Amino acid sequence: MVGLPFPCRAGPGDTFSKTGPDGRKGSPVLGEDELTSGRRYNLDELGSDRYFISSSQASSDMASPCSLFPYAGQTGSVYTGTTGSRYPASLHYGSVLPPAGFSSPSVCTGRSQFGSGGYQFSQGPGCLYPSYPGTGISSMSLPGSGAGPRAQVYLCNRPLWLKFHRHQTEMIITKQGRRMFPFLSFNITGLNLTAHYNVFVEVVLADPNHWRFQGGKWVTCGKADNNMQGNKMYVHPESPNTGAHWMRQEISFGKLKLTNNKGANNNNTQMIVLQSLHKYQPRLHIVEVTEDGVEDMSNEARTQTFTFPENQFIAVTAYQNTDITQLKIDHNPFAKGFRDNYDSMYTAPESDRLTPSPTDSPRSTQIVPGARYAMQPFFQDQFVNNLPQNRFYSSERAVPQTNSLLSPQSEDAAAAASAQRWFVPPVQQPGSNKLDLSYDNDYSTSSLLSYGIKPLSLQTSHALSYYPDSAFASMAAGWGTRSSYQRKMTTGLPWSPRPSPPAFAEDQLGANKDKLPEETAPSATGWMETSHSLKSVDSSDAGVYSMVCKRRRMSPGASSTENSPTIKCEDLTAEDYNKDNPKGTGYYAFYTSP
DNA sequence: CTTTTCACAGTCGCGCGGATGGGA
DNA sequence: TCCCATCCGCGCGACTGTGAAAAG
Repeated sequence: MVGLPFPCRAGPGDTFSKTGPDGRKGSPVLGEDELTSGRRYNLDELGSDRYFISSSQASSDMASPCSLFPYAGQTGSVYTGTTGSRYPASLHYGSVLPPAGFSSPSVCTGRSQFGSGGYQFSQGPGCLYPSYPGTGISSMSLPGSGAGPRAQVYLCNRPLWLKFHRHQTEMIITKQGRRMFPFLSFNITGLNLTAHYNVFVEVVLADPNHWRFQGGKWVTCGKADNNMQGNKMYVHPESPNTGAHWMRQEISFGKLKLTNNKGANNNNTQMIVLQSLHKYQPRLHIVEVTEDGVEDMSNEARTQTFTFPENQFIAVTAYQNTDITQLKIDHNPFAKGFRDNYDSMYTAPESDRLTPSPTDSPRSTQIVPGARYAMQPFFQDQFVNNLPQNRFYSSERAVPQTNSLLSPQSEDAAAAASAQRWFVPPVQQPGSNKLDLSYDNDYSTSSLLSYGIKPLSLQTSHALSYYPDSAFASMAAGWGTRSSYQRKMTTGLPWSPRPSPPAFAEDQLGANKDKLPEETAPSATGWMETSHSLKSVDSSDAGVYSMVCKRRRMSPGASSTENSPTIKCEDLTAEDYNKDNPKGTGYYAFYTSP
């Protein structure tokens, strides 16, 4: 079978579930691809820092991305095994994928995620991220591929992902299947308007390790189980569809479910089978197909893969890190019922809640605590947290830096920095303010407000199927804004980024501009701070921390306030989110990965 | 001891059915 | 009076994290 008979809408995952990539075996071809994937990871894992890099640094950094980072591989790399890139992007330089490189599910069936060989960590000197956001590169063409313009993918709810990623995201898996939160949501540009594409998500092991939560942090614990069976892919229900369709609206995978039920792959196409305490990396695949959904194998460049490092997560059957739990409760609308004690937890005077932290970074002192309130509480509440102002503040504070895998400062700053490096699609029409999302062009006017305020008018139900009456809530929950926003869009510009709201931007613009210097801080700083933070907790009272961290909600004053970097971190975080949201850009990371 | 499973309570969206109002 | 569209309330089900019990 050459074609890939993606089912249309109904039962989109059938094909994959039946012939899914269970137990993929390694192959030399794919092995090389693995290598590239791994490299990508090295860069990606530090993605947050990458965003932190100023534009001027970007180019040099990209030249030798690995040198930027003190470590490579294990904790962060996308472990693709020997066949992780079963859908190698056509952007892979020198891809050796055969013409049928994009393996049909049937072909992939039986392959082992780990293969028989050793794990390949991609730590090569090469770099597969020419589209580094800071460079402003919009797309790239595969040499010799003859393919059209490359697609670009934006991670719509990236700030939220970063928030979780900062603490090492955990995703609950159950036998019945559990939805992801945050869920994957993308905006795609650069597709052929009339061509047909299948869009699907694959979840692959991020590394070959088994993880466990110990001493308040995640540590490796032996090797991962390499015999995991089950469906690893989720085809978007609207596949196949035209490029215009995919670009017209946000592509959300909110109904994607994660399960540890190995038998789920046979009867439930909505679920991806994962293994608890393993780290995974979701990947978005866009495959050009014929109108009937059959993959066109004539050109390997028709397959594109996008990986966002902030989407990495560890599958768990029960939450380990209470910071993650709190974030889920704070942001997931379905967990609203667990927020009831939140107010009481944080209604204490601020002086009681804030504890000076010796780990405060110098950088964070640049933030004026009051600024965040002066800026735009509206945005924070409605778009970022959907929480009362004081709760948002408390929530941020509740993030103990000592428990972070990544530095909040660097992460948030990275998000902010990335937001500034808006990618302006080449198709953008000059003079169209609707498309004017670049920073220099008052990107603050690209506020999400307009998208949120507009009532939903979905022609398709995949996006924002929940909270149709509350776009703000959906924003906070990770549901995209495209649906509401698209209503304002001109039909002639399905690929257009956000329109510019008529008002509401003045204050934000000013506030954002004030923070520009921060966003150009060196990335290395953020990383080193992170390492320091981790070390501090490790060397000190990890045991105590663990106790405090677990079930933190039962003792709200413990970890959150005592271990947190307190006001500086809080303000910084909030500021960064303020910077993200008013621009709207914060919700759209840009990656073009091989 | 760690990990998984299950029942539970709370929230919210959706669908259904009844009530209401306007037009033919 | 009848028909149709709209609005509103109710109940069901999906969804969440919690916490205890079970399993390994």
